[in-house]
Amino acid sequence: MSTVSPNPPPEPATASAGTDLALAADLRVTLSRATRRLKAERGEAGLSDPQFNVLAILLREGPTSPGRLAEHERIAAPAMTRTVGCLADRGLVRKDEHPTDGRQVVVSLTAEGEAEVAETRRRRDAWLSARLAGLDTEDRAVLTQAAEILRRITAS
Amino acid sequence: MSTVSPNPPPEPATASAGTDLALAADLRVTLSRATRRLKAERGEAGLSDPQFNVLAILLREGPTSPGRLAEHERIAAPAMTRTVGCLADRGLVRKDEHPTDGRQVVVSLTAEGEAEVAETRRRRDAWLSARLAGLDTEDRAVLTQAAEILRRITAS
DNA sequence: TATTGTTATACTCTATAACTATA
DNA sequence: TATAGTTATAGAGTATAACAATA
Repeated sequence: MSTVSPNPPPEPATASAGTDLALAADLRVTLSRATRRLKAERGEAGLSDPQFNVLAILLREGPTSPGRLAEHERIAAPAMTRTVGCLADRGLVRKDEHPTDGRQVVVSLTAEGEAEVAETRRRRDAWLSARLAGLDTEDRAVLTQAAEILRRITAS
Repeated sequence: MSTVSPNPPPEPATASAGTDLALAADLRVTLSRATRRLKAERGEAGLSDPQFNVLAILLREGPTSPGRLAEHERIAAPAMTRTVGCLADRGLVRKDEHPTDGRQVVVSLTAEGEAEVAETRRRRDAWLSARLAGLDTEDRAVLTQAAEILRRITAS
């Protein structure tokens, strides 16, 4: 086990304040850099982040309306109208009438769209797992735990 | 609505072969989500990511040319011209003549620009450290090590 | 009247190509 | 000729406001 770098002696109760802030700054920079590098790995279509995100939502949650997509991404409806239009033009999504509500539009993934998501994820996972393969068991265990912790605090 | 078979959620990594790929997928999603949440915390000026990044580079590396900034951010020079122009209009950076090379422009942070970076970082660190404060010592140690590991593999 | 989606308009960020000024 | 920066033009993404169609 790599050493858990025992906390320096001082400051019993209030130590966490300064420590948290230093770790926060360190984590902030590191997470940002890692994410940026990861997103540089893209699929064939070379989709933008917003475009890819829409495909990913559709794959995860199934067909839905532009309004729901906009809400999910916390952007205004007209922006999603354009993004969905772009994806439809490229054949990555399909727009159909809602069966019962004439106002709504149902956006769904095409086979091409699904393949694009899979390809992009495959590349990103490949890049990351190639680097994880260079780590020892201990380090991988740390990252596994870290992912769980980050998931927890990000959910709040 | 008959959904298009949404993907099952990523399985938590277990200790066996093929773990790298599972951990990679898990980390990828987690890092992305954490970073997105962090960047939602912004300073007074409400700068965009590219704008803020320029200020951060200038603070870290000192005055430099638009060309260097563009290279650093891996964007084309004209895009940086506009971003720097925007920041100059808002008084966050200053553009001066290069002392010896008449072609070059020297971009540097103003006091306002420096304050904006500090304010944004303060908010992001505050958000993150507030969540770190809710963790036990062991979890914080894990994140400390994880930051070091991520920094190492991202540098490659 | 409320909801859903679109169109109209404007601003930012990005790119490539062409141009100016300097080295 | 090469380099640094800008301007011109175009496409994507974002926003707000106004509109059309439907519930």
